[in-house]
Amino acid sequence: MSDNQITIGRLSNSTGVNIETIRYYEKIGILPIPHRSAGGHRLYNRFESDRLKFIRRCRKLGFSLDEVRTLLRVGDDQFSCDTVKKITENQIKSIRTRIRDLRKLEKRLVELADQCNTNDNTSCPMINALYQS
Amino acid sequence: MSDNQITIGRLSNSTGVNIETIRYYEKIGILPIPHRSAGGHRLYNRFESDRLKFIRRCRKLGFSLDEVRTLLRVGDDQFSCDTVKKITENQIKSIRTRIRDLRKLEKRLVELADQCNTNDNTSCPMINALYQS
DNA sequence: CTACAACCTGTAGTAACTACAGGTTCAAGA
DNA sequence: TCTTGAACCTGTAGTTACTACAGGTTGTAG
Repeated sequence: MSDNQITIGRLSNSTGVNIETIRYYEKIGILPIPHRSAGGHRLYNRFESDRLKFIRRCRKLGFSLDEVRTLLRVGDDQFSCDTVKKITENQIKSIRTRIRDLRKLEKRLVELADQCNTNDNTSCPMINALYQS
Repeated sequence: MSDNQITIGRLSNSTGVNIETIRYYEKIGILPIPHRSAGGHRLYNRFESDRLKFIRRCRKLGFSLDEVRTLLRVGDDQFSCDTVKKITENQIKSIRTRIRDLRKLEKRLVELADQCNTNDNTSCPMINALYQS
């Protein structure tokens, strides 16, 4: 209604974040408590919208909500830039580990799939391999 | 007590699977219901132990419990070898996608971390980048 | 026979949402 | 002004794959 105030539905549309997720973020205290209309509907302004987008970007980069919480405190100037760098470097490390692990998995699965010779025998060589390996 | 019957604790030790996890697998029907001692303690034999190890190997390869359930039905000769191959190939595909996504993340995070010049300014360039990107 | 380790059941918690049910408010058209 | 229905509200339960209790029972070694 008034300038720059949007409902949760519009916020959801403009950010691509589910309404339930927005309410969930508020509940766990990662999004600020918004103003309400006379009837009790949530009304958001630019600040909250930016924060929501920030959260989503972080989530897409693989940060946990707990890490996002810390990053937000940095944005609110409660922590130093150092903290951000540390969190990010940890994140990079864990991503590299995950990539390595996934590559190993891939290799093993390709090996296993190769043993599957697509016949309709009652015994499957891949299953047998898994039972023994 | 009798030959080859072991308690849940021993099964847990020999497989490295948590006692609670073993009971959980039974509850969701992925492990068969074991015999019980007179007093009601679970007693496992070789068959169940092998099945548990199989489940764990599959989990380590990134299969979901639902997929493991299907693989087990194959082991029990209810489905053909084809099914196994299909599940495995899907698994390989999804792993490759995950690897690609993680590589992108890694790249972006390294870029962001580079903007962090580790000074104690109140404004952090990485956070600013995240708020705008 | 007594300790006490190992087991039992059942419930609740974890992460990060999603999906209802059952009720209220808002806004546009008649 | 009234009505209708979309959009909103709260609160609870479900998802995946476990893990962690609490409070009680059984097994076994000394």
